Amino acid sequence: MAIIVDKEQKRIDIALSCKDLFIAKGIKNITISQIAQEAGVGKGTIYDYFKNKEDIVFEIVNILMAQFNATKEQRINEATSTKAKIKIFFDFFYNPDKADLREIFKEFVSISLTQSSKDIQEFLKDTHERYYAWFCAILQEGIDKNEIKPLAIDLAKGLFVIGDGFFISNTMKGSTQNIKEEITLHLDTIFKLIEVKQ
Amino acid sequence: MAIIVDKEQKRIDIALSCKDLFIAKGIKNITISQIAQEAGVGKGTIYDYFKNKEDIVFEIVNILMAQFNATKEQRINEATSTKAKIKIFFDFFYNPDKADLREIFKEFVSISLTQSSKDIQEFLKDTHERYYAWFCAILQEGIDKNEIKPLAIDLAKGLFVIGDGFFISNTMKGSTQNIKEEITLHLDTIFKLIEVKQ
DNA sequence: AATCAATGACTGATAGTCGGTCATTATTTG
DNA sequence: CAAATAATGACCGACTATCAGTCATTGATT
Repeated sequence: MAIIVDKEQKRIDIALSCKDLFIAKGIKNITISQIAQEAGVGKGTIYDYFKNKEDIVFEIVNILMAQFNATKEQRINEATSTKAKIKIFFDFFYNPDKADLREIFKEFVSISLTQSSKDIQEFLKDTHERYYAWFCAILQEGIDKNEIKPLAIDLAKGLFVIGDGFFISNTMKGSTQNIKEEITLHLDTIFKLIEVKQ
Repeated sequence: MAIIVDKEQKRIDIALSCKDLFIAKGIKNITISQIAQEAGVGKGTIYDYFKNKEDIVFEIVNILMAQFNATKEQRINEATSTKAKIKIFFDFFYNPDKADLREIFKEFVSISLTQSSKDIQEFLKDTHERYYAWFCAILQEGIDKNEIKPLAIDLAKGLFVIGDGFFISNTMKGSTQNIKEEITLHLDTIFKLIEVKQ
C-alpha cells in the first residue's frame, strides 16, 4: 500500500555512512544532528532505525566485525600449525589495516561495559560463546594431532581473553604501538611450554 | 585572609559521599545536581573541586584502590609461594567484598577508554608501570628462588593483563560469577607448566 | 576591608518526541 | 482501462525536557 523500505539495509547504510565520523571524533563528540546530516536523512529518521547513538555503534561494529571474520575463518583454515592459527585469532588486535575498526571497537567496549541492555548482553554472550567454542576447537585439534599437550585446553579461557586484556590495558595507557610484540611474545612463550617435543 | 579549606580533603569527602550513588545508578544515570545534593553542597561547589562527572569517578577509584592496595601489599608479602602471591595480585577481580569497587572500576575503565585526557592517560601509564614492575618483581623472585623457570618472565605482560581480560570479557557478557574459577584455573595451569620440578 | 568559599539561577546545547507532510501503492469508480 | 480517491509507511524538523557547566552574588572569616 505504500513504500516499503528494506529496513535492515537502510540501517546498514546509515551506520556505514557515519562510520568515519565516529572514528574521527568519538561518540561523545558527535551529535545526532550531525549523524543525520552525514547520512543525508532527517533527525527523526535516525530514531526510526536506531534506539540511540550507542545503538549505531553496535551496528557499525557488527557489520565490520562480520566482514572481518569472514576472511579470518579462511585464513585460520589455511594455516597449518596450531600456533599459527591461534596467532591469526588475535590478528584483529594488531593488524595495521584494522586501526579504524579498533577505534570503533574501543567505543563499543566502553558502551558495553556500562550501558548495554539485557538484549545486548545476551547478544554479546552468544557471540562470545561462539568464538570461544571456535578457539577451543583449534586448541583441541592441536591436542588431537599431538602438537600440543592435553593440558593446554585448561588455558583456553585465559588465552582467549588476553586479546581483550592487552587491548584494554594498552588503550587505557594510550599506547597501542606494541600490542603485536606483546601478544606474540606471550603466545610464543606459552607454546614453548605446551608444545609436545618430538 | 579568610576561610581556608583543605581542598584535597574536601575533594575526598565529596567523592566518597556520592560513592554509593555511582555504584547504584552508574555515571550516566546521575546528574551533577544529585551528586551535589548527596554531598550536601551546591552544584557550583562540585565544579570547584572536580573538572566534571568523570573526574569524580577517577577520584573515587583512586581513593578506594589506594585503600585496597595498602592491604594487598601486606598480604602478598605474607604469602610464601610465588603462586600464592600472584593469586593475591588478582584478588581484586573476584574478592566478594570488592563487588562495589569493581562496579566503579567498570565505569572507570569505560571512561578511560574513550574520554581520558592526556593527563589522565599519563597517570594511568605511571600507575600501570608501577604495578607491572611489582608483578615482575614477584615473578623474578620466584625465578631466583628456583621455584619457577626463568622463561616465566616472558609471560609477565600476558599474565599481568589477564585480570583485565577476564574482567572485561565477563562484564560485557553480564556474567561476573565465575571469574574466580576462571582465573584460578588459568594460573594453576600456567604454574604446572612453569614450576621447577624438585 | 580584604579574601576566599559557596551557591543556585541562568545559559547553551542536545537527546529524543511527535504531529504532520509526502510519495507510493491499493482500491474504487465511471 | 484510466482517473480519482483512500490508505499507509517513510520521512522530517520544530519543539520540549533535561542537564552540564558558568558566573555574579552572597556569606564567612580574619
